[in-house]
Amino acid sequence: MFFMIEIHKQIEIIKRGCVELLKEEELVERLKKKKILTVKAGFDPTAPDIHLGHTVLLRKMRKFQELGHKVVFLIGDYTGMIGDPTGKNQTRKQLTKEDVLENAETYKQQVGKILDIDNLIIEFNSKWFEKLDFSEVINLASKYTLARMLERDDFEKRFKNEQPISIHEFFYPLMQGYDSVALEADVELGGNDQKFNLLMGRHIQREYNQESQIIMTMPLLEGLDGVEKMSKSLNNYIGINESPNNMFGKVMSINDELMFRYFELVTDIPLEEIKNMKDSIKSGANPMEFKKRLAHEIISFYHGNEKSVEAREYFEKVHSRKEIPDDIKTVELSEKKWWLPKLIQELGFAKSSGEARRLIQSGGVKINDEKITDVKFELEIKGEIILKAGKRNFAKLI
RNA sequence: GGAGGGGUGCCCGAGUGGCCAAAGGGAGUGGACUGUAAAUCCAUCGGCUUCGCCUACGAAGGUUCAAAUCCUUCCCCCUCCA
Repeated sequence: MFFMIEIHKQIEIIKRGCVELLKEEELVERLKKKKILTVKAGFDPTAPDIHLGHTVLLRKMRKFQELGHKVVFLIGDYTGMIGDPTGKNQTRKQLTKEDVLENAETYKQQVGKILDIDNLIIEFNSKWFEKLDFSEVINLASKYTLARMLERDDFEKRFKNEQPISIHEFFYPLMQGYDSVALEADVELGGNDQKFNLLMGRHIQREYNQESQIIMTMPLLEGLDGVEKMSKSLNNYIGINESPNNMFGKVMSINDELMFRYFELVTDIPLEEIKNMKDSIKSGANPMEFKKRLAHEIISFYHGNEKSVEAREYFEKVHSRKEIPDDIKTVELSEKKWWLPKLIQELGFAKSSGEARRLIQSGGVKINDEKITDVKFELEIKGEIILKAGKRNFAKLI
């Protein structure tokens, strides 16, 4: 009986926040039988720049670790070495072994902020794919049909929209399924968009006479725009290595609706409390306060409490009161006379002098707290000059 | 292999000889407002010391006073037939 309670507790923790768990009964059975499960999640070998979106999944992996399971962080290096031309225009650059190993190190560093790195098993799928010969590849490919392959959401869409689908793209789901076979995975975690691939794992394992894995999908966190999923390429992300000030600003820039989603998915605040916050906003509370708390929760996790408090102070100073921050970068210029747009460009606050010019015209530039709107402005630097260009670029010029 | 459709600015997407640095939307940026780098509204959104010039509509040539728009060749994508 004691045992059963344990399992129920586990299930409760595991289920929290997930979109789908297939199948819960199987999970209960598996826990009874094996106690320690092999839990797998796959990661792309490129661009190891972890952002909050990734942490939804990583946090769940962490929970599995806390429950004493064997968690495998699988790096899809083989896929990376082939290069995935999805998106046709820019064929993704092929990664070398060295690249992959380097990226793996970076992963470790970043992921270590969330996972218990000492108890994490890191695997590379080249380990088994390198050894696979062509007849086995064909054998693997024979396990699934085209019609079923086209059921996958994005394949279906692209097919309908007359977008190209390369044949080898069909191999990725199969390969991911094969990963599960190689690892003898009991559970595979993935984003909601991975459902098809995760299901493939179940199918392929069965074909290889293994018990099918249990799959669990986590929601995709919306990015700062509140619509698209958080991703680096859309530039709507908060990276876990970003500076506290940047993180704070970015959190504050999400819309009020979205913040509860963040509370739910990337903090440990109990659901009940989140609901209370919602209610109090309905009865007139200022959402800003809660959003500041969200920022604090996130930043203190990655940077510590002190930095988080400082970030809040910085935000209130610079954005609420529109004051000049205390420590801004000092730039010593050898040239003392500047045409203002050129200077702004030179400082990296605008990509071109035209952009700088526009910035000035629209009233985004201040010198010593005085708005400058003349694009012809010639600045002579004598003594200290504080330049503000845009909302968050400051420089002290000497 | 045959027939047809298509490649436009960061993204989506109009434009079929001059009025096109190219409609519209999105993203981005700035301003106003404010309780937030929320929401909303407005402006801006190729480069250049900018009332002008330069570079641009898959690539390279050509026709024309004038081309994203016409012609030639090439590259790439899609559909149907085989």
